[in-house]
Formats: sequence, C-alpha cells, structure tokens
Amino acid sequence: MPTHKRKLFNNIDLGGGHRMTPQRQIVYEVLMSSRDHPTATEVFIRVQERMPSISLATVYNCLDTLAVAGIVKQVNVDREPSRYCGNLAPHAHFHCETCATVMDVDLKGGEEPSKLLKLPRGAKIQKVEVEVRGQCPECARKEKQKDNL
Amino acid sequence: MPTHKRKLFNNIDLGGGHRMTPQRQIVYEVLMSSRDHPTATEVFIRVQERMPSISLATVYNCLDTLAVAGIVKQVNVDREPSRYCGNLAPHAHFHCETCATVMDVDLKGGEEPSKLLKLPRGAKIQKVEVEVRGQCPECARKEKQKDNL
DNA sequence: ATATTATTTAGAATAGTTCTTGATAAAAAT
DNA sequence: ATTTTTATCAAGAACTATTCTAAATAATAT
Repeated sequence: MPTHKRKLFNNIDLGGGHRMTPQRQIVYEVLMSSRDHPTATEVFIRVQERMPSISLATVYNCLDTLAVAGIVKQVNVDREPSRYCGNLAPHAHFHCETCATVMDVDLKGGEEPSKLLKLPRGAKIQKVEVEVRGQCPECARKEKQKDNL
Repeated sequence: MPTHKRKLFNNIDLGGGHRMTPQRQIVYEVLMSSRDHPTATEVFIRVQERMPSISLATVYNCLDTLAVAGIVKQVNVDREPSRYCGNLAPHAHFHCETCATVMDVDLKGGEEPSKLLKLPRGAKIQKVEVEVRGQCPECARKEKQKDNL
C-alpha cells in the first residue's frame, strides 16, 4: 500500500544518541556529491538550494556531528577555514596556493600514514593528517608559460 | 678600541629588507630556548620577562617575519592557535589530546615527507606538514592505570 | 641634515566558529 | 495516549586568534 504520510528521514543512529535528521541527511548527501572539499559556508550554500530554511549554525552542527560519528572528515590546512571530505580512505591533501583548490593525494604504498612515523613507544594515535601546500600541476604550468614570454 | 655606545642588536638582514631588531632577536631567542612549541601568546609572556614594553601585536609580527625568513616554523594542528618551532629539520608533530603538549616526531628513514606521497606530476611543493593527534605514552599509561583499578 | 623606509604599539576590526536561548520535534516512560 | 525526557534547530550574540590601522619612533639611504 502507498504510504501517503511517509517519514522523510530514516531513523539511523549516529552514535551517542544522535539521529539522522533531514538536515544531517542533506548535509551528508551534499558533501558526498562534492569532490572539492567545501568549507562549512560552501556546504551551507549548496544545502540551501534544497532546504532554504536551514541555518549556517545547523550546517556547522551537522558537519560536526557527522565528523564525530566518523562518516565524514574535517580537513584543516594551516588556519584556513575547515573543509569537509567524504573520502574516508587514508590520504593526504594538496592545497594549491594559486587556485586555492584542495585535492586528495594518495600515500605511497597505500599505507596507513602512521606507519611513516617513528612514534614514541606507547603512544595512542587517533588520527594522522598529511597536508601539502604548493602549486598544482595546472597552475605551475601556467606560471611557467608566463615566465617564458 | 672599546665601543662605549655599542648597538644592542646586530644588523642582520632577514631578507626583503627586514632587519634583526631587538624585539625580533628576543622573540627568536625565546623560541630557540623553548622546546614546547609555544603559541604566540605564550611567546609573548616569555618575552615580556625580558622586554616588558613589547606588545602582543609585535610578537605576532616578529614570529611572522621570522617564519617568512625561514628561520622558524609555524605549526598548526587542526584550527588550534598556531604554535612556533625552531627545529628546521623535517619532522612531524604529535599533539597529545590529554595533556595538550606538542612534541616533535621523526619520520621513518629521516626522509623528506614529500617522498611519502604520490604527488601529481608537475606539482610544486612548498611545504608538507604531518600532524598526529592522540595520547602521548605518559598519558596513555596513566589512563590505563586508572582503568585497572 | 633630510628623506625614505621599516618597525613598534595600542586598539579597532575581522572572520570563522561556538555558544545561548527559546521553540520544536522525536523518543521513551508512564 | 499523555507526559516526560532528550535531541534538534534557528537566530543572533559572543568568543578568540589573528590581522589591520594609524600614529609615533627609529634606522637607513640620500
């Protein structure tokens, strides 16, 4: 039989008694369909297209909840605005200083980043972040062209 | 002949026409004698002991100038206040979430961190930062002891 | 000496993020 | 089913690390 008053969200538990609400669902979907590591404000703008009533504070709350639940990652490069990432596989982030994009970079051997370090005996690792700043191939090429004129 | 009116600072050029001023000298000395990766405010407090008239803005300026000159490093872990480090050798930073200290960690093989990455062909690297969050051995031990009671 | 440039300082301004509050809604308990 | 509890949302205020502004000072170049 057709459900004429279906609930719009599923009752997924995110841990710690957190629910998968419509707002969290849309924030999550927007992030998973983004490849550019958007900031909270950028996520906010994209979510607004589908849910105009949502507030920026809620987007911050949702992103934080999803990150604590471990289904998205918060990415920080220097002290720039935090960016968010749906790629849970271990990887590094390359930040182009010219075009300001952030892209995923794989680690050699596909290894756990913690294996790259001489960690003190007994240390407990929660997360390892590898960040690269520089110029992406495209911007480096453009600059070289300009210099050769 | 003895100089009876000696200048208190040397006229070192930091590049880009920047001078080694008394403030910058003291900020630099304080940082080099610190092993705990102090924040700008912590540097400010330590510098004040030797130069009470210095302002926090100047400490920020000095740290920035020294970092641009390449003789100190700015260290960021997540979006916490920036910390500063006089160790110019390539290394990672371990941040203990329990006691909030930041310590240096060597990379395996003493390698350049950029060699650990599958960087896209043509990318230009400016810097690579490796940050670890977790619990230092001491705090991990203490917590284990507590659990065993 | 004078002009130029860099530096310092105090405080104002900025920006990303978090917090507060009251309202709403879902879940649990009765 | 009603009540109670707990979680969530929204708007805006508050917070905080940092940067900016403007005026004064000091060092270098002319």
